[in-house]
Amino acid sequence: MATMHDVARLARVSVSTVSYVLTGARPISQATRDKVLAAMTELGYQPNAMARGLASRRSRIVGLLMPMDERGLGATETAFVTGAAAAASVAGYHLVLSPVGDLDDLRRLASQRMLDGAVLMEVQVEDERVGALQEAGVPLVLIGRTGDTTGLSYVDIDFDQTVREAVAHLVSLGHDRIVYVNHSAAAIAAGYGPAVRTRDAFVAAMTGHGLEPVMITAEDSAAGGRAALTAALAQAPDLTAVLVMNENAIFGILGELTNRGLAVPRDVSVVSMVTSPQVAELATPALTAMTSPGSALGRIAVEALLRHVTGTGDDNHQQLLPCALEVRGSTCPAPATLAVSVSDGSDPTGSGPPGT
Amino acid sequence: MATMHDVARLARVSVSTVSYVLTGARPISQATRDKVLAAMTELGYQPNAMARGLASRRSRIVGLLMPMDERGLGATETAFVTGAAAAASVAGYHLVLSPVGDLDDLRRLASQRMLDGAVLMEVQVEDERVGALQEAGVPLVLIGRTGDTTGLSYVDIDFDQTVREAVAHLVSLGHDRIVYVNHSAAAIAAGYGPAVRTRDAFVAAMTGHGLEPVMITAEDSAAGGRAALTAALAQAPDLTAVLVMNENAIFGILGELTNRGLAVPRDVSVVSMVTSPQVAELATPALTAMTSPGSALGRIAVEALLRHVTGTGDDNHQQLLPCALEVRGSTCPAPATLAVSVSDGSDPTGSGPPGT
DNA sequence: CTGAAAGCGCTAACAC
DNA sequence: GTGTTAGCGCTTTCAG
Repeated sequence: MATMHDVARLARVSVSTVSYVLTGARPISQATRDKVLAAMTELGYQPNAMARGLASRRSRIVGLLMPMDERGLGATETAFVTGAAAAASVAGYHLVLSPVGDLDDLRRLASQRMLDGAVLMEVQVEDERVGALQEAGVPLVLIGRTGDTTGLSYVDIDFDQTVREAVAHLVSLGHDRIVYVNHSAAAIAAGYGPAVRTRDAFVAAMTGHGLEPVMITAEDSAAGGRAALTAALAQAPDLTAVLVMNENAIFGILGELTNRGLAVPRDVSVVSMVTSPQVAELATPALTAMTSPGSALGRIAVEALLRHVTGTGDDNHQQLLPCALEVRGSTCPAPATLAVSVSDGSDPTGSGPPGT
Repeated sequence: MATMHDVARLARVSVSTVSYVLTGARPISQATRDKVLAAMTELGYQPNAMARGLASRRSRIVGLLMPMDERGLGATETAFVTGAAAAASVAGYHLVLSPVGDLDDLRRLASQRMLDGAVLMEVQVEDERVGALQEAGVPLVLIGRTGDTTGLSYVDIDFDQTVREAVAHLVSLGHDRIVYVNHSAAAIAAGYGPAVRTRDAFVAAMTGHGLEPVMITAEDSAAGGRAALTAALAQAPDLTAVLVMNENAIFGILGELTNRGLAVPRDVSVVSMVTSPQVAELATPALTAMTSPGSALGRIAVEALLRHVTGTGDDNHQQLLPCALEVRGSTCPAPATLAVSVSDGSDPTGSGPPGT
C-alpha cells in the first residue's frame, strides 16, 4: 500500500505538496499537480482514512442513525437511505448506517470522534439521541421532528399538506363519510409526531369541508388493521372511504374489507398516505396513495448536515417536503349518494349529517 | 476531550499502561488497572477511534455491504442486519452498513483501510465485489454464495432442506398438484443462486414423492405474481397448492387468487418460502411459511468474519442454515381428492398424470 | 508557489 | 508488572 511519501518521492516533491493537491487547501501549479497526480495513479495511491482522520480531526464519515426494530425498513425508509448515501458520496463523504439500538452504543460512537455528523431517522418527540449527540458535539440533522425544534435542523414530511390533499381527493370524488385509520392510541399518547400531526390535520381538513372527522387508531400490524376496520364500520357503518397512514396495518384493512364482502374501490375507496409506490403496487388493486418524497428527504438532510459540518451555511435548516398524490386503483367516485338522498334529490354536496 | 495522556497523568502511570488496560494486550496488576479505570471514568475518557486505527492498523469497523435497490430491505434482510450488528457490537466492533452501489465506491472504501472486513449481502453468482475486496486485501464473508466458492467463506440458507420440507408439508396434507412460483426466468438464466437451487430442489422433492414438478417463473412484483398465477392455472388447472419464493410476487398471487374466486386455503393452499413472520402475517389469512433464519445468518457471518480478521480460527467457514416451517392459515388439507378419483377409488397416492 | 517539521492520539516493540 | 519511545500516514503551521 503506497503512502504519501512514496508519491512525493516519485513525483520529486515534498509530502506537503502531495497533501495539498489532495485537499486543495492551497494553490498548486498545474505542472506540479500533474506530476503528483501521475505519481498517484502510477502507484495506485489511496489516502489512508485513519491517518487523514487523525491529522485533520475529520473522519469524513457521517452516520445515518436508524433504530432497527424487527419490522425492517420499508421502501420509504430505504429511499431516505439511498438518497442520503448518494448525497454523501457526491461530497466525498462516507455514509454509514448505524443500527444503534442502544443509547450507550451511540454515545460511544459519538465520543470516539468517528462521526463528523449524524442524520437521525425515526425521531421521537422526546428523543434522547439528540441530547447524547449534542453533548458529544456531533452536528446533527433530523428526519422528522422532536417536540421542541429550537436550534435543531430537520427535514420532515409536510403532514398537513399530505392529509389535506388526500382528503380533498376523496371529497372531490364525492365521499363524505371518510374514516382515518391512524397509528396506535399509544403512539399518539406518546406524542409520535406523524400520528399527532396527521390527526390534527385530518380534523382541520374534514372540518374545512364541513364533514365530520372520524378517526380510528390501529396497532402497526395486519391484525391491528383488521381490528381497526371493524371498529371503523361499527362507528361509521355508512363509510365510503378510508384514509390510512400505517403501512403495517393497511394490508389487514384490505383483507378485512374483502372478508366482509366490501369491494375496493367500488364499495369503499382507500387512500394510503406517506407510502412508497412499491408498497402501493403490492395491493390488488394498487393503492391510490400520497407518495412520500423518499430519497429527497435523505438527500436534503445530508446536504444540510454537510453544510453544517463544513461550516458552509446555515446550521439551522428546517424544511417540510410535500407528498404527491398518485391515483391508482383503490379510489373511485363514491357510490351513488345514499338511496334516500338520491330519491329525494337532497344533499347534492354530499355534506349532510351522518345517517341521513 | 480527554486523551490517553490525561488519563495516564491522573492515574500516575505511563500512557502505555493505560493503553494496555484498554487493549488487554498484556497483564496489568489489579491495583493499577483500578487506578486507570477510575481516572478514565473521572475524565469521561473515550479512546479516539482514528488514532487507534492508525496506530494499530485496525479500524475495528466491519462493513455490511448491501446493494440497495429501490425495493428496500425486506424484513428478512433487516434481520440479517440486526443479527450482524449485535454480533459486531458484542465483539467491540462497529458495523457499518454501506449502501455501495458503485463498484468504484467499494474499491475506494476498501483501499482506504477503513474496513477490517466485510460481509456481502445479496451475493450474485458472479460478484465483482468479491474480487475487488480480495484485491484490496479485505477479509470477507458472504451471505449467499457465488458460483465458485473455493476459498471463500459463506453462510447461506439451505434451500434444499427448505424446499423439501415445504413440499413434504403440502404432500402430507394430501396435495398432489403443486406449482412452484420461482423468481423470473431472467434471474434463473443469470444463475441467481436461490432461484436455481430451489428449482433443482423442487424437481428433486416432487420427483421423490412421485409427483410431477411444475414450475412457473414470476417477475418480482405484484403484477408478476398475478401473471404467474394465471400462467400456473393455465398449465395446471387442477392445482391445489402453490409454493412461492418471491416476497414481491406473493401478494399479487394472493390477489389474483381472490380475483378468480379461489379461496385460500380452502381451494388453494399457499406456502411462502424464505419469509419472515412479519410478512407472513401481512396476508389474510396469514401465510404458512418456511421462516428464514434471519438474524442468525447475520450473526454467524459476522462471527466468522471476526474470527478471520483476528486470526482466530478458520478462515474458510462454509455453512448452510435451515428455514423452519411455521404453519399458519394459508394451508389446509387438499380438497377431497378429485371427484372422479373418489368415485372410482383410483389413484390413492395422488401421483397419477395431470388432467386425470 | 513549495518545503520542512511538528504534531494528531494511540499502539507496540524494546527496555527494565 | 511497568515505563520509554518510535512510529502509524497524514495535515498544517511556519518558513522561505
